[in-house]
Amino acid sequence: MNVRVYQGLGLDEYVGVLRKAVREHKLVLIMASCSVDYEGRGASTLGEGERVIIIKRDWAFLIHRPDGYSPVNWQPQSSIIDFEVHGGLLIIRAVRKKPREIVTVRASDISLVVVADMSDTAEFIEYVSEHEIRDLIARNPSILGEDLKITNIEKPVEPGFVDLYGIDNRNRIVVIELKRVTATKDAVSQLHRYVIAVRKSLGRQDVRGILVAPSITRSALEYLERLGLEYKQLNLKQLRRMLEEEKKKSDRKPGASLLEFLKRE
Amino acid sequence: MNVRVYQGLGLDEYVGVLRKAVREHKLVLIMASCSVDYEGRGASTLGEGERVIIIKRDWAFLIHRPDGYSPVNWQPQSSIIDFEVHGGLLIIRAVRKKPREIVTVRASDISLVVVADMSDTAEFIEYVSEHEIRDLIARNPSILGEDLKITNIEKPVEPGFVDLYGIDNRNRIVVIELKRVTATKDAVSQLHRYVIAVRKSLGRQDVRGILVAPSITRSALEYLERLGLEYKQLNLKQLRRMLEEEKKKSDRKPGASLLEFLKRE
DNA sequence: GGCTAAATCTCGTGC
DNA sequence: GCACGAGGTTTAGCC
Repeated sequence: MNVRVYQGLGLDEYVGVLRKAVREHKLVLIMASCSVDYEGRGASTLGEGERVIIIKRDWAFLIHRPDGYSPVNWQPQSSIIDFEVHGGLLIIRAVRKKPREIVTVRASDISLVVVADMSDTAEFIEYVSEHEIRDLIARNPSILGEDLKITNIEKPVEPGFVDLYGIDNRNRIVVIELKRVTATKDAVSQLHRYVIAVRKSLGRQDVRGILVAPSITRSALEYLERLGLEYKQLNLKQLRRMLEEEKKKSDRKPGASLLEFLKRE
Repeated sequence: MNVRVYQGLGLDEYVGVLRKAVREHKLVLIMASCSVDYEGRGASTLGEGERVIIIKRDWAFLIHRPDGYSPVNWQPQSSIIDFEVHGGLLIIRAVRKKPREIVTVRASDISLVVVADMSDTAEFIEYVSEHEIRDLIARNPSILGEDLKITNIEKPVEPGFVDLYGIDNRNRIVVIELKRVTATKDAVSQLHRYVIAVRKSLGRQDVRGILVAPSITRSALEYLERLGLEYKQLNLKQLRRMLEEEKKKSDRKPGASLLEFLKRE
């Protein structure tokens, strides 16, 4: 990694360094005392204070206060970034086209500028996503504690997509909405929409709606029962164990899924 | 701002610097080549690559790749952070108690460490939030183009909260759900829940549900009409003008709102 | 601590 | 380009 650190430069020198760095899509860090205005979908102002400003290679733009997870102001990638000196201040403007939004930084005191050439090509692999859980249940519907046959994954309806769709042992259609976190009334509404849509499109009333989640809020459960829908609890720990089991098995016979195997390499 | 820059130190020296900085709640920046594992609500792994790591005063923990708005891994404030050297690598662990989550960084090449004393006490002021729009409509219900009387803001029902609640000129109860962005089917469901709840609790059917938003998706509009609910378009530009007008007025007679006046000073 | 809903949400995916 | 839904969403507000 090629890293250059600048301190104690004049404003005009800083502007030169920053313009060049951004033009060349380097990663830029600025520590400065500044004030910030934002106007776009919303609007905000922030008085003078010391912050970290990050400009990424793709011109994503982040302003972080010394505390907290989230940036206080920002602009997502491919905004346009420019610098100028005005009234003894360094003005940084980050402009987004659509929606039209502008973040304006007025920096009075620049303590540090870092310009870095960074290389990061690694793949980011996530496990235990709703995706993975959904497919696991599709392969092993008995997880839900009854005799179901899953016929569709992400079946389109209305518009919208039913996570899992199948038939129970009494030939009733089953619509399943899956959540990997506590289910709220929003999730119940979502399931309800799908059930209504399926009933309407099939012209039959014996369509069950099942909300599958590790937990559910009290009022969501009441709401769900009032709508004649069902809730089934998910055991996440058990699911994880099953996922690991499956992974081990496919490791033993990698021919079964070459792509999976390659990914793991 | 007191800023210290470290480069070219040995691993043990870096650990010493980092431990001290974190213990003293300084802001810490690290540029390094590293791999990252996460395990908690979800799980992920990320191979070797060059990244920026930020540890904030409150021990919020961020790992940023060279591109994109969002951190690839993170830990919110008040996680526990510790450093150690193991097998020629700098290991950073950020642990969150509830939910139990761990981020583990294995850094092989440290290009830069910055430790800074930052001070930022400025107030962050947001405009044009749903909050503000809601209160403006409550004061001027004629914005909605009919003769309404708003009686409640954030009226609790069911549980849940109705943004605006009032009576129309034919004595019908009006339930208003407000969105400052394009309304989706989720918003329609939300409004529907409230209308059902109010009808039930009052034991009367003449309860109108109005979704107020700058725009609405096609399918959300269909869904809304099928449910017998109404949509009213918001003119955000007009609202902003009105908000500015009101602000000017209150500037002219600051006695009216001393607190507001003080805030503006 | 649980629940509810907003957010300049962002981001991916599908049409 | 819009719409829809997930997210380790986070954050704020209220009970």
